[in-house]
Amino acid sequence: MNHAPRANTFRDTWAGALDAARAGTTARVSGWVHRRRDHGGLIFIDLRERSGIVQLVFNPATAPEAHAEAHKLRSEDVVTAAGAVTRRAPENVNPNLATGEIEIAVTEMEILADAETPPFPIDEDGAVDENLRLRHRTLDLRRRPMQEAIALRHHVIKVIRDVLDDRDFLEIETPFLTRSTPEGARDFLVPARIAPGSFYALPQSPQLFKQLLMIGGFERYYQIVRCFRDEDARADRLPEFTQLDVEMAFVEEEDVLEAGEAAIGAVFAQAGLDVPAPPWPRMTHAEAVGRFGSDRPDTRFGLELKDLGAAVAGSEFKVFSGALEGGGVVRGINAGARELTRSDLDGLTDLAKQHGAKGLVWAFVEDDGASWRSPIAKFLTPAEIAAITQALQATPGDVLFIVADQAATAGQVLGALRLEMARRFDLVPEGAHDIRWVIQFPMFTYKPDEQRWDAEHHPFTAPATAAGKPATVGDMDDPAALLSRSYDLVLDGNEIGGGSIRNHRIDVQSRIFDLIGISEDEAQLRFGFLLDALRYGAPPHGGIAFGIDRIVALLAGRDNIREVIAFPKSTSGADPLTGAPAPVDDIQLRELGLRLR
RNA sequence: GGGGGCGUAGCUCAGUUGGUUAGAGCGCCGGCCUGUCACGCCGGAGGUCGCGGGUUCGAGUCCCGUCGCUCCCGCCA
Repeated sequence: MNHAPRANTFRDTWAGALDAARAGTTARVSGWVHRRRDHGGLIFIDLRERSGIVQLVFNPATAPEAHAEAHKLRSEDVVTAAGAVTRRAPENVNPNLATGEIEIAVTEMEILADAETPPFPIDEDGAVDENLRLRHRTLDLRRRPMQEAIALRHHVIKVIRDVLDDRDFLEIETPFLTRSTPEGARDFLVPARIAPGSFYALPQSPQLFKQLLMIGGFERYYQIVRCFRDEDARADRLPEFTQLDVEMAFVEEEDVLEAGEAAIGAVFAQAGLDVPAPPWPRMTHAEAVGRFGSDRPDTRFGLELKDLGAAVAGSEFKVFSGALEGGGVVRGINAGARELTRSDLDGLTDLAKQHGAKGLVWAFVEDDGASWRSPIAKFLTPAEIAAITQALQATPGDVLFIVADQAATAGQVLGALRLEMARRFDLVPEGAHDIRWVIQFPMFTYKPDEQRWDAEHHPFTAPATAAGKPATVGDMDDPAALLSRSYDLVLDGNEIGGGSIRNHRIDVQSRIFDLIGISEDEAQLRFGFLLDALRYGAPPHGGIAFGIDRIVALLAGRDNIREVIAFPKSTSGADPLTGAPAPVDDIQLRELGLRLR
């Protein structure tokens, strides 16, 4: 970025852009007092603004008035100062400062605003209670990590816009006050004054609108857009977040993936992230879940899941036999030779239970390579132990974890255990990154509680046959067997984007509603505007959305997305800065037709 | 909705088996200091130990409740 200096009353240069080339000229700089060093005679002030820091020198012998004024300066006072840009003597050069070869010998200085003593240090990057930071976000934003994160965020978005603009995408806005769409999350609702008892919904994503834009003939759309979901927060999830939303007409999977790779690949290249250039590898959902126990696998280390069904077939051990007879699986991982205490193992068992397991089998392979130290060793035959040991390619000292359960639970538990072991034992090589697509998700998942099928992605996703080919209505009789024409982008085990080819044929779309238990009348009521549009000639289309907050956080090396959002909510969904959410006046409630408490 | 962690000076933290007046570093205030850049030296102020209750001769420390923050499960792509 080129910050061209622009002359104005308060500043004729960016302080951090000053260099030896300016020596001998005069400059006016304005900013905040970063640090002061008062020597009684000379006073040094580190002046800070967005571009960086420059040292001001106040000399009582040459500029007594300015020097006297400088005595009053304290941290975070706002000042403007003018003086000669002076090359420092060699012994006074500060190599830690970009402007360390020069300083400004101030002859004229004005305090533009006093500052109270900040509640936490602005000149250090150290940890500060996050709630305090959020309450004083203006001060927190002045600190270097936030300045860098917010600037990075800008550059990421600019790269995306440049790439998509080059490819003839148009950025088009879609409504925030809209109708609830079935993304699956809880909607934020906005009461409608014009229709008491009715509500707008804030969009969980612009999904239907971008499809309408395709049908409306725009063919290539994108938007950097805020989305809203009224669900509990996480480190990588807040009730409002920003995504890059993309949709394309007359395309198939390859075209969308290629466009996504172009945009996000350019971001990675610009940020210097060490990942291979596109095209990026692909892995089917079935393989990801089978090998890594996750639909967003971290493939940077081993500990892959193995099926042990054959090894324990016919076992007398009820935990195993019971799972297999109940249609479940017995699967395990070899965690390698690790030191684990009994309390470590209890903790890992708790972790397994937290993810839905009834229990966790652990076993250490003894020195003979053929027997185990394990609570369940006595329930297994030597042949079964040998078979499991062999299936997991285990050698003496290795610790094995085995889960017997329904396939989904066993996978999830072992997947979580795998990540926990990687975290505890630093199994991810330093600096290693992995980027890949996960494709062909199941089209539907069964919801046992509601005894019905539901869309895995969302109901506008196009179905595919078990072979991965586009499905027609005739292929759609067995929901369990259907895959979808969907794809997620996964970076180091984090889902950073996802999308699908949509249904442009109304017969397929109607059949999906039918399969997930939405009646024709209900479909017409809720998404009639989409169904109507599909009747007037919809092009084949598909798209994708990327999580901007997550991408920026990963690139910035931050462990939660609040660190890359200027004004984030806390995990409770509250905003410590403004105090939102907050009660409103009775008058406002009455205008909205809402009942008073 | 559930589970874990945290809450002591403005900030970051220490505080032993419950025991005298709750400490440190940084910051802040005052003094001295003309080449520092995490300036230095001397002195000083600063505490509802998140809040409420309980046990006890005595609670920062133990118990119960509650609030806030945070991580995770549920939920959510």
